[in-house]
Amino acid sequence: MMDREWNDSQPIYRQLRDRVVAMILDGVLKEGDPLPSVRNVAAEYRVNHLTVLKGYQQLVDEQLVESKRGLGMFINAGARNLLLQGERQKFLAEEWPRVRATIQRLGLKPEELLDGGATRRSKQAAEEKPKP
Amino acid sequence: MMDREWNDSQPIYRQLRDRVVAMILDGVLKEGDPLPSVRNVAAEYRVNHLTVLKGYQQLVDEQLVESKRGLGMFINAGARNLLLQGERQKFLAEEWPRVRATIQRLGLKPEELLDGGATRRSKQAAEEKPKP
DNA sequence: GCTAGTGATATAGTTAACTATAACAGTATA
DNA sequence: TATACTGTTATAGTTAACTATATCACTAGC
Repeated sequence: MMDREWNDSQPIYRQLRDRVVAMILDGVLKEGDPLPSVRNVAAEYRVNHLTVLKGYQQLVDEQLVESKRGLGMFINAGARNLLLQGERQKFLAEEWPRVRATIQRLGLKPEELLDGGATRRSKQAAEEKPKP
Repeated sequence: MMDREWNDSQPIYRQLRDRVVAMILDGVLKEGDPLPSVRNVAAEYRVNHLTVLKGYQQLVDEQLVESKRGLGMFINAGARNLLLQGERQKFLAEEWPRVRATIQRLGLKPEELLDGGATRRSKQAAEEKPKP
């Protein structure tokens, strides 16, 4: 229904892939479950079905999902554990270092961000002393 | 020298913009300083100079940088404070919620993320219980 | 067999990102 | 003036992402 679904910082098909990954990790989609049909998703988010298919094919390539023509696409056995390993490694190696650097650069306190609510207002002044 | 400089998750010109922003925040580039010339950067990273220019133009549009034809591009007064405000807001509103959700989803512990190097090996078992 | 639901493939067009190459325009300095 | 730096504009081509439309292929249920 909403169309502010998409982030301009990443292609839609990858965001679709990430959305399904999140659902698997959150236990919303369990092993053996069918994932929302290509055509349904395409209609719901008003996106071309080829774009959805492309996102889903990524999951097939990652062995997370199996496609059964005429039936649908289904979560593979072991998908969640596979993800917990792979995504952790990817996150720690590729994303977190960058994010962590940004946090330090902005003078934000990691502890504040990690504990409690993410919405807490940072009342820090915007005046900081440069590094050297 | 290295050509593994670029992340496929974001266009080069935006990564170039972010790189300069980081240098300003880190105090490597101070107000009044010239930033590395379009052509130099293009040559060093083996990228088209138009791509570099596009990244730099973003900074001009953000009032962070001023262009002087024949001389170079220079960091504006107040650039750093402007950034500390704007980038904090952007980060907290757009990036952090997504990252935070990922962290929880992967069952990563704040201590793991904060201590020492981000490269520490996560020895957690890949077995977790789903949400519901 | 028919219908309605699945995924898959084919064709073609638009746009944004990036590229190569060339030329233009301003400034500093020898 | 000549040279060597700056940024800027113009032209044109490639690729990836996304789109629209249509068609094929398979499965389940009536």
